[in-house]
Amino acid sequence: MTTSTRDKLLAIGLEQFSQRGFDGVSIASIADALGLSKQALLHHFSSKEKLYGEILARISSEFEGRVAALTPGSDTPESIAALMVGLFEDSQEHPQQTSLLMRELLDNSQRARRAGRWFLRDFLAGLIDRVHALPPWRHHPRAMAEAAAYQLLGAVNYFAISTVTLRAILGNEEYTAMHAAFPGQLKAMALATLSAGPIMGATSD
Amino acid sequence: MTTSTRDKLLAIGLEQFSQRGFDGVSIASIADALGLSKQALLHHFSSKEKLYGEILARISSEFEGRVAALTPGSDTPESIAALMVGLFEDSQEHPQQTSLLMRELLDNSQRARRAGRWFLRDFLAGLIDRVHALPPWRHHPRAMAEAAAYQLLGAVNYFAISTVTLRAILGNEEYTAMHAAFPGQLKAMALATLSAGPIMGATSD
DNA sequence: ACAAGTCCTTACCGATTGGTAAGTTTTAGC
DNA sequence: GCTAAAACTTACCAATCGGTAAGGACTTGT
Repeated sequence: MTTSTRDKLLAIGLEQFSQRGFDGVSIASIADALGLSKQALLHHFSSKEKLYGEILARISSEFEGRVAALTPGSDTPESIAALMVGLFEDSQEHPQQTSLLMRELLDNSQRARRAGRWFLRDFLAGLIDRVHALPPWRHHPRAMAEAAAYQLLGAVNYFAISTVTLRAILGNEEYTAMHAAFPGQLKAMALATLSAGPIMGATSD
Repeated sequence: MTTSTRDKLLAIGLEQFSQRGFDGVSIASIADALGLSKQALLHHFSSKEKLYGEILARISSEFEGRVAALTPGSDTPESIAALMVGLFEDSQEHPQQTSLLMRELLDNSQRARRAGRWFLRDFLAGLIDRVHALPPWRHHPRAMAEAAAYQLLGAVNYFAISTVTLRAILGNEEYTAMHAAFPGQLKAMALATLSAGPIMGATSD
């Protein structure tokens, strides 16, 4: 199979940006990884920002596609819990994309890297809508569904970026056991949270 | 109050590194923020890595201190749920430290920035021990307590780094409402998860 | 055959990077 | 009031950064 140079550059760019961040990677190092000169890269992408933006745009559309594939017709606590497990598996299959998105979350504070924002917006809004539509949640403020949805997202994504560090801390064997236990626990947590509905009462300690 | 130049450099360094990452910040920009020359900084810290390392070391010891203050004598699901809420409030009070640690988690894959790893190890091992010692968990494999503990940690920390992006996506008002609902939901989720104990059965879909 | 376009090269560019060298000002001990 | 260390400065440095300019090699349509 013949992959175009352009696609190879995007793939290498994703790999390097996800590992070292936008500022940690030079366009020369990306081109080098393909045995090309820096200017060969600039022939395909007129600037570093353009390359990065296109990588982000690709992640965005791929992610949307995968989420759409995970979305069932009707919604129950079970189906949304299954969606979370699906997102987890997804994040394991595409760790570089997950890392890059996490970096965007961190960097968005400073830069306006609008690219990733709107697809995150749609994804998040959709997820919140679906949680808020569940019987235990629909008669309570939307903010509660938002909090719960985001906590579940955090449980999924935080793990996805911790692979290397966790493996170093726990050791390979223990990490593997934990990894195996993860989806089951995640499903249980999501199910318990979504079925129970929002907690009114005091919001702080 | 007189803060030493050295301490000011550490504070500004934390601010800038947390926002733009190690590679996104130049030592000149840190020195500049204090109206000093780049070489004034190099007088106090012999290299950029040294400065960064010391910032990380300070975060580490501060974090350990705060966690110790949150730790009660006995453990129940309630006390660990309260610890999670405490960690959340902590992350809100020290957003820069939280961001920087998250960047370390992402960067540890590539670099060996040993400084942060061992205190993370101690903290995580301690947390897992405490979950594993709870009655519903103690007779099951440790990996299950690890998975649950890490999911709760993810729920806390993922939110902590999303402030700016979430506020942009949800709007200020809705974000504030969500933020207010967060600790209550977090406590409920932790409580439900920790009280229920591990899920055996199939681990994947 | 030739013109045009694609894909890549070498040769540059000014700006910025982390860091060294050497000297000046300020502070502190005695 | 002298000395010495601490806290800074200006002046440099080679290396690397993202990006421009110009041209060569190759393909393709006419």
